[in-house]
Order: sequence, then C-alpha cells, then structure tokens
Amino acid sequence: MGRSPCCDKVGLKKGPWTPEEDQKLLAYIEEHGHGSWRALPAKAGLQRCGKSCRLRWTNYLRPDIKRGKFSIQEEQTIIQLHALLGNRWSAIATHLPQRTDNEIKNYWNTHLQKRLSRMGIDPVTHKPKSDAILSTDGHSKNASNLSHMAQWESARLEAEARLVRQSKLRSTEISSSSPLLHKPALAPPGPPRCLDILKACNGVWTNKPNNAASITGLTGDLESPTSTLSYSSTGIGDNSAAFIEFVGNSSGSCEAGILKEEGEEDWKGIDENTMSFRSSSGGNFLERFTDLLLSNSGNRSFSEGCGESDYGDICGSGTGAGASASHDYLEDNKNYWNSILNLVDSSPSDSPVF
DNA sequence: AATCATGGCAACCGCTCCTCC
DNA sequence: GGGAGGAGCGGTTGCCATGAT
Repeated sequence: MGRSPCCDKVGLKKGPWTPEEDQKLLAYIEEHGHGSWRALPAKAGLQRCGKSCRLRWTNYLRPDIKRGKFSIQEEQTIIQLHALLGNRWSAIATHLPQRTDNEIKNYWNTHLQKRLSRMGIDPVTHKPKSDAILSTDGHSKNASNLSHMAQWESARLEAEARLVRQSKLRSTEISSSSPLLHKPALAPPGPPRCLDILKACNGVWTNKPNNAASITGLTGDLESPTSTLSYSSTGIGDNSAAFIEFVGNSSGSCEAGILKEEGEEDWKGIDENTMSFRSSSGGNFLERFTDLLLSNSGNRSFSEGCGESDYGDICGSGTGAGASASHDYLEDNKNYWNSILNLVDSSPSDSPVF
C-alpha cells in the first residue's frame, strides 16, 4: 500500500545489539516506559528503528523473561497448543509465562518439529504421517469434523489473544504514568478463558458433578469475553445436545464470519456426526472427539517415542489391544486434554507482560 | 589443526491488523 | 467509509558456536 518500511532510513543501525545499546534502551524504558516505539529510538538516543527496539525489548531485555532450556512441561504445552493453534506463536506464548513468541517459535523449529518428525508425526497436522489408514476405516469424515472443531477453537483463541493484546494496550496507557515493568498488561483480568470447549469436553468426559458444575458455570461468570458458549444444566446429561447448542450459538456470534464461510452444511454435518458418534461408540461425542483427535495425532507415535521419556503422561499404553489397553488409551486421552486444561487454568493471571 | 556441516538463536522483513483522523 | 500510520505477528535469514571429519 505504498507505505515505507520503518527501517529504510539511512544511518539506522541493523544487526546485533551492543551492550551499550541495550543499556540505553533499558534505561530509557525503565524511566519513561516505551510509549510510542516509533518515537523511542530518537528519544533514547539510539540509531535503530522503533521496530528493532521493540523486538529487542520484548525478546531479550524484558526483565520477566525466562531464559534457558525449556522444561518438559513447557515442551508438552507447546506441542499441545500447537496441535490446536498451529503456528500462532503469540497465542501459544500467552500460555507460557516468561517465554516469548520468538523463543517458542525458534524452539519449535529447531527442536520439537524435528523430534515429532522423527517420531513419525507430521509436525504440521500432528497426525501420524501414514495417514492412509484413516481413509479406509471411515474415520476420515470424522477427522475432518475434528478439523472444523479445531478451526473453531483456533479462531476463538485468536480472538482471545487479540483481546489480551487490547487489554495490554489499555494497561500500558494506564501504567504510562509509572513507567517500566509495568506489571504488565498483557495479562487478562483473570486466567485466560481459552479452551472453554475443552473445559466442557473435560466435564462431559469425566461426568463428575464437579465438572458438571464447571460447565454450567460457563453460562455465567466463567464466560470468556469472546465466548458464546451456552450450556444448560441439562446438557450435562445429554452431552451431544450441549455440543449442538454450542455450535449453534457460535455460528451466530463473533466468530460467525469465519465459521459461516464453511457453510451451513458443514455444521449440519457435525450435528449428524455428533449423533453418529453417540450411536456408534456408545460413548458421547466429546469422548469420540478426543479419541479421534488423539488417534490421529500423536498417541501411537508418542508411545513409540517413549524411549525418550520426554513425554511423561502423554506416553501410555498407546494402541495396545484389549479392554485394559483401550481403557489406558482413554486415560491417556483424558490426561492429554487435562494437561491442556490445567495449563490454561493455571496460566498466568500474573502472566508476563511487556 | 583446519575445514566443513549442522544447530541454535537473535534479528530482520514483509505482511496484516488495529486505531485514529 | 476510507486512508494513513503504528504495532504486532509469523516466516525467514544470517551469524556464531559446536561437532564431525
């Protein structure tokens, strides 16, 4: 659109930052806050473009950054969230306190991607690379519906990340009177309400009263800013009904723009499959949802990779035959999603912000 | 010891999104 | 409503460190 890049001015320095530059930037932000990034370099006496300064600050100088090796927990979190979100590094980063999106992205590209590949998992789709099996056993249709689910959740998380950004902006303004280390603003007012659907899944799944309560809670105070989930208490007893209700609501809401593009028939398809899931498995839709997702994504291969012992609870008995094996398998599914939910629940009301 | 290959990470680039006028 | 500018995001590049030959 004819807009000139911010860094094309001659005389602006590029490349690695020197300790002196770091010091200048740090000192300026500590005293004044970053304010307008574009104006910052001149005020701070730096021969850099604002963009470069922002990057340096957010990826390196910020005091609340945790550096060093990623823990196994963090690795799992990244893998799980990547399965849901794809390459939305900033959204993933909102669930990993003290890690920057750039760091997560780099870690994914240099470590996790390769590791998943080695384990026979497509790092993009999180499915086993030999996907042919799916198309022959009738699961492919279900899998595509899962993909719709994932898209929906993904879109929602994106919206939530946007909200986080907005609130960050707002609090940056507010905190501009007391510069720096604004106990940052990135953090939304409470724990991120992402993955509401997964919470719901979880509740349905375990069928525990507590979880049921948490689901009903979604209708009220648990509501995410962007969430349009609406669960009735009767939905607990009729899981798929609850799910259908949620689908209907979402399609008429803020995410409608995205979802509608898929067409009404797609959603009808989901409803039909929702029903078919129930009848074919004797379980509920959500159970089948996770079941399928995991059978398509990593469980088998994670088990294969258990020798690396990096995957703790993700590694289980895998696809072993027999009732007990399938029970373990379901347990693994629960663990997998529980770990996502736990991470969301426990994630930072004090999450780092800059 | 020298050279080459590979891995890891910081930084850049280009694009999109959002806000303001 | 539309354009301009600022900010943020994701992909990519380039440099440096380390390991292999």
